[in-house]
Amino acid sequence: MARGTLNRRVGISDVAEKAGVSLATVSRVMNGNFTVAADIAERVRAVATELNYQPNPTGRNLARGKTDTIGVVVPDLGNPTFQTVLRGVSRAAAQDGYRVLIADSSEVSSEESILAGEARRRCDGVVLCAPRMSDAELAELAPTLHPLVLVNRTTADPSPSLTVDYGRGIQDLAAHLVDLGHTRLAFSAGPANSASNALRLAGLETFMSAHPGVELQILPGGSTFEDGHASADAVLASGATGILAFNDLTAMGLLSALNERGVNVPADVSLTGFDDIQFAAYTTPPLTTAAVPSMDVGEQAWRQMRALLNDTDIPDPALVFAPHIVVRGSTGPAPR
Amino acid sequence: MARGTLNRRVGISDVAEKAGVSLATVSRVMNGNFTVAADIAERVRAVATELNYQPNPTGRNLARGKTDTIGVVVPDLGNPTFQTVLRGVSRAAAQDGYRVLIADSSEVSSEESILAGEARRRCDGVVLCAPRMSDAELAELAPTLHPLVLVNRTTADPSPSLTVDYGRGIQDLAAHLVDLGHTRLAFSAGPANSASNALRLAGLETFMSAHPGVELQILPGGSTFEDGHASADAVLASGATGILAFNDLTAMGLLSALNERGVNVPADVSLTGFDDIQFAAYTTPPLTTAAVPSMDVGEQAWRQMRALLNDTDIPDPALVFAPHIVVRGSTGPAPR
DNA sequence: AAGATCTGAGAAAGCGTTTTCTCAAACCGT
DNA sequence: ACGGTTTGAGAAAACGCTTTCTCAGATCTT
Repeated sequence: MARGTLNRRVGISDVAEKAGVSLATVSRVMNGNFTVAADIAERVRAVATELNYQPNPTGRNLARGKTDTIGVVVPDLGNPTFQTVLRGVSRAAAQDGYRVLIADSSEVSSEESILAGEARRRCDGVVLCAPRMSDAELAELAPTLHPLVLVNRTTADPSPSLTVDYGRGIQDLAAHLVDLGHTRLAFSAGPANSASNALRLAGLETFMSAHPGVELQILPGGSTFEDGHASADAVLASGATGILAFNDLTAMGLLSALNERGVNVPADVSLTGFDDIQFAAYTTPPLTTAAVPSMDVGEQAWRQMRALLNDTDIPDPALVFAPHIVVRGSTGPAPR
Repeated sequence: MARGTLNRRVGISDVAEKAGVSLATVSRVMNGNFTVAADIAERVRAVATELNYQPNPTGRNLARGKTDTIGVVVPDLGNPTFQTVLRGVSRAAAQDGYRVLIADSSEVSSEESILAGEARRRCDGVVLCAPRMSDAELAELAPTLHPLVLVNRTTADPSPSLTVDYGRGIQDLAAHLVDLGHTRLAFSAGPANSASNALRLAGLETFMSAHPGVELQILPGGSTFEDGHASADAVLASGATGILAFNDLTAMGLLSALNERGVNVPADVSLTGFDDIQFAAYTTPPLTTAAVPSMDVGEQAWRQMRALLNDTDIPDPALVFAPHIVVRGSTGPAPR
């Protein structure tokens, strides 16, 4: 009884009836259409608030052919970088009355396409962060996802993209180490299929050709704290004194492993991270890293998406963000 | 031209027409309704894949009166704890084919009600994390949000809730410090309007009445890294040797400020955090803290929500998670 | 003051599905 | 072979809005 009585949400027709107008008029009033006489509009509004009428979004969505929602697909909600991007997108989108549907592919890249497609169908557009997806798959997927904004990826598809110049960043970090006198460097690499890792490797390659006196070893690594921790022995075995970690997470893992082994950072070896996640400033020693403005990336991703949705001109369809290095305590002069 | 030609997505009627059947039959096939003859079903399926037909979710949502989406409202997407809860919810929900819409109230608690209501309208249910909302507001809001699952809050509303026994956790931490010989404790408190802070305070109160010989000062604090950092002077001025920080973030901020001041942790003062966020294990010294299984909280929140949605029995409508303390290097014997 | 132009609001046609009705054809028992 | 069940699929009615179409009445024209 209680159930049947309370329920059945108040709909537009209830308002129309009670206000003595047609559905169309209620709709017009609710949508701020000014072709309704002021007094009628007022009456409708009064009834609407009295009945606490809230338009059913699903109905609206269907009628308007849009959902005021965008999908954000991330490889891992546990990754601080994507968390920050997501946060940036979410806040910026919220400013414009849009909501965000998240799709966490759990690093299972085979899921990414499916998730992205599903998100696209449910939403007005998709912001895609798919660092592990192959170029081929991305090329095939992208055209089916419009409106689409790519984060840290580019492809032949004309969708706007936001990218970080990882190559530049890693070079700056390497230069910083070399400036400190390090001549034996090691890069604890990221996952093999990571697009941003490829960018770093390319950057290092150009760096090395410009610095013949410097030696660089590429060591297998990963992207997580644990990967960094596990790479400690290989890093030490390399004999390098300047260590470039794939990102802050691996740098932190490595740092902790080095601490455990009694290796002093930065006295014995210097260590750099990448991303400048929130916690990088609070390790001991604090991490020298290349700061990626992930929040901005997220925010701009929304800007681009908004332009796409309104089909306004996209000022710059390929925004690239330059990381800037922040020097903290984890790097110091090379030991003699 | 190109535009007009490509677009207009393939709908159920295209499939119906091409397969020579009615819309209803296509719908039945797509939904696995077995009242369709095998050969027809096969033909429909073939046409569907040929045309790459994917049902429009908005249409389905309207017809079915559900969206297969739940909303998660969090106070701040930048907060590691909520990130983890969100992740837990998202993954668990994804397993069951549900998606997650996020609503970040940006710590503006006046927005929370509105966001939550909006999320509820767009989704089939809401998981609400609203640590700062007043009890009164929550009591008023909760009944309008069903199906609702509350995280770290309870109210008269019969919605299931997942709570963490912060009172127990802080007592365990305090006991740990006392066991180490600390008799002068300080609690760097959380935000005044934080529900979980109140729980901690209550826990401390019962702890104190059971430990007459121990002295405890309550210091104003906050919930962020910066708050912790800023509280350093007050903490030192208190003369306490055992410091209970509101959470890991403030503990980390405090730790870093203590380092800056040359105060040795744990030789000079012992410090505890709360939550056991991912990074707590990697500070120097690593943080002694009370581990909150946030991922589980998220996962169980989904379980409860699922039960609500299927209106299955809710085994236990008020799950309380006991934090377990993990002792690391930030706590040690009281200095003599 | 008669025709032309505006205005404002109702009627009705979508939006893309699902699901209830309906009903012909196939099947059953006797 | 004939009424009584099943079965299977189409027609049509939701679902809750927005928006186009329409058209009566009010407002201008000259």
